[in-house]
Amino acid sequence: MSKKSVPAASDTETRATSEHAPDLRLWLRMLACTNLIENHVRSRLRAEFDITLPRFDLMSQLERSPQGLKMGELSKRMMVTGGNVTGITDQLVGEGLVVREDSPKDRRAYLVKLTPEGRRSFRKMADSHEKWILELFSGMDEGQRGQLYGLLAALKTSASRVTGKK
Amino acid sequence: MSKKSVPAASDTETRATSEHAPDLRLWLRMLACTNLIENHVRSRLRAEFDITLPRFDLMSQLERSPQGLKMGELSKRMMVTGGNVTGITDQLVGEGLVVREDSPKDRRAYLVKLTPEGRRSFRKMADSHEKWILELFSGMDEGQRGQLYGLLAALKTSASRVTGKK
DNA sequence: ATGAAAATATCGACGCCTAAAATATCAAAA
DNA sequence: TTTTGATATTTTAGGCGTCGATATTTTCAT
Repeated sequence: MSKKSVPAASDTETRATSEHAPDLRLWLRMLACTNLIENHVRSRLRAEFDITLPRFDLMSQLERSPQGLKMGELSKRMMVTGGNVTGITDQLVGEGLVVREDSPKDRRAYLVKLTPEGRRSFRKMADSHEKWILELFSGMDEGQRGQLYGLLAALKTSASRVTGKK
Repeated sequence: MSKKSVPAASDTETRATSEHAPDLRLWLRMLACTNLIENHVRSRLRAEFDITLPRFDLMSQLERSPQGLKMGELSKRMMVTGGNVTGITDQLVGEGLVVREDSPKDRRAYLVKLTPEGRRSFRKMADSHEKWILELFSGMDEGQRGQLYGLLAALKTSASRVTGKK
């Protein structure tokens, strides 16, 4: 059993690398997957519809809430800051895809809604978008995808306990 | 059994929402998890070490490659564009945490390396960083984490086939 | 050797994103 | 009421990120 001959990590120079905790590797892998997919989607949205991912994302939130959403709601759902939502909304308003309506209940707030053109435009893009996602996940079988879905629920719960955010 | 009174989705106005393909939901959940964790790490890095996530990330790549990395290598590993790496590197050079050395093999290229101070600084941050990740994943048991790790490998393979990127 | 094509990095313009401060409104207590 | 504190949004300053263009160097087929 010849052990003992391992480098022995000289006092000063210190061992090399890849002694990462498994959790760290797990996180880095997850991040890599997400970036891979996100970058792909971003570039296809740009190439085929000349739109940015954040704008698409905002429209997507609105499509699910036809009654309109307040800026703060959008901010929460998109997981970005309020100031950021202001900018993205400005752009979409300029393109006629979205409107800011005064909230009847609260004069501080707006209700942001898709315009008819915004709705039309979004539906066309959403079809393609969904196909791209399908394609990206198509190398996993049904069972794997189901498992992954469940594990991510567990991760969300675990992380939320730490971050405080629901 | 009074059914029948459900909205019945009039011809034009069109049904509501949540008729998303399971894969789309899976992707959105994954994205939510990643954003949750990434935002948390970003804000702790800022609060406790006054550094940005991209700078930390770049330093982390260099720490694993003591021989130095070319700008293009950094770009690939960080999954961002070359122009972006130029900017982040400039900042780190300005802070004395990193140096650009001329590549002996190729006069177009640099070898970016951590300075001794950069190395010191990174090690301190990396310890905390790893603890944060551990904590965020701590609500999952060993088996779950292992499963997730495996499934992400499958996803990476699946997505890579589409994106072309290795 | 030469000239075309590919690789390496930077730059400029623009949009996303954050944190912190400013503005305006609301709600509730003094 | 008027103050106080919380909520909703915008603004500002600065860093990150993309794309496309440029300059330099290398590579490789002629």
